[in-house]
Amino acid sequence: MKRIADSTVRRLSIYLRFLEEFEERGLATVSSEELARRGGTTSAQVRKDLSFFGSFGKRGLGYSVPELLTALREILGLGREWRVIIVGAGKIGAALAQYRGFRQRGFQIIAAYDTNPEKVGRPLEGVQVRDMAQLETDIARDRPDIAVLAIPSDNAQAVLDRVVKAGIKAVLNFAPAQLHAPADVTVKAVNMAMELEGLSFALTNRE
Amino acid sequence: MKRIADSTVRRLSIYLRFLEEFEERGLATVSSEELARRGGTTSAQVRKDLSFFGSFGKRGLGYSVPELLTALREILGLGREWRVIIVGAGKIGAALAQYRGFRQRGFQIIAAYDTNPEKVGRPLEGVQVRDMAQLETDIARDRPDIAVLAIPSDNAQAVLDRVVKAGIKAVLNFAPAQLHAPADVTVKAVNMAMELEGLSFALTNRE
DNA sequence: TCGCGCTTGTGAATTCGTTCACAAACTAGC
DNA sequence: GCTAGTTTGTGAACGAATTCACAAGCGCGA
Repeated sequence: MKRIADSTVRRLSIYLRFLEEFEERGLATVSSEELARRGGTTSAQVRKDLSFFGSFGKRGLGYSVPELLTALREILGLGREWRVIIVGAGKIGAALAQYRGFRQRGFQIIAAYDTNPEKVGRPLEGVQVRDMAQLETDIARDRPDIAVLAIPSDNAQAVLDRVVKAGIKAVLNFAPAQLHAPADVTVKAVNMAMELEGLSFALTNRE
Repeated sequence: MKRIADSTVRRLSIYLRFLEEFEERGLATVSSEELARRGGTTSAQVRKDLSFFGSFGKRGLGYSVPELLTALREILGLGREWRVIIVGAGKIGAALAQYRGFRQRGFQIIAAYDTNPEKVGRPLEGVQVRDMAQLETDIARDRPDIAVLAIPSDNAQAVLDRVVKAGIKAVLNFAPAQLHAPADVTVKAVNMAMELEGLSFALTNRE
């Protein structure tokens, strides 16, 4: 398959969100123009994005909302449940554990991990907190698909190495550190500090 | 000034982090090659990124760590304190309020806001929670530079409109919604759901 | 002081992503 | 069935970002 740009996938996520909204409102069809307006892009961009995966629309009419919804869910791999573990049961880990958006889209949190003995054993927002020492054996047994790292930067790389070695192929990193992984492992980062610095830059360098 | 790409600014943030680390370790100089290796990019990219802002290196030698640190902080506008308000005192707002990275880099959280009367008045991680109804008058008085939105998607656009109208020019949005603002307002988004869907896509479409 | 090894800074070339523009395909009305 | 009015799908043009490649500058040792 032709390599798909990251920016394209991100936009597909955005379109998906609008389509869910349109479906709720009972709309039958939607045009690329409409999707573009809501998503802050152009109609040509919307059509090009979708064209990488097939022809989903009808000329003169637009896209069927339920059909495009199904297609996008299929493309994004949301037709199944993904098993997620959260590593780090601090404030960020807790905020993630209770986040409803996870479950809604098929991301099932199966466990959280921490080194702190006070936290281990207790539930965190309905999720069982386990000892970090069990990480490898648990991964071998439970076969989670995705690991979310909500730990301090210092040991983020070390923990990434551990989950990768245990067989995890997808990681979402909340630590403000640049992590390195083998090519067959996808690592996405959510870096608040970086976004804030981007705002600082924008505020400073306005013409 | 020539328009600087967003990707460039993000990389500057990454370089800054490494330089801080290098300074701690007492290293005097660093080469573009070294920065590139750690940052997962190429040396040419590093040099080009920096060249937009001036010549900071010495040929044959590399970059002076303290000099480049100062230059990057200057470029990113981190030479001053930025005043930040957090809108939404839920789990995410709380996680943000206690996040040390903010303070460390000169982002000072001056207040949090919520509509829930149970939360208003109480401190949240050392930050005062105020009534959302005061938002406009407080902004006029306290003149915060940045608003962080940690609220549900449904009213994210409405709250954005309010802070923009009150004079805020930089917003960090944690709600999984596509927000629209005037051109002179910079909105950055941290969208967990989108990142997860990116992982789902990567796991699904591996060749 | 000269030459060698190293590293920057930057035009040029290239790659990648977005926008343009239009033929093709569809609906609806007559 | 024909025409007018839409909207898709997609090559081609464009623009932006990355990579290449090399001259210029610096330090060091002879």
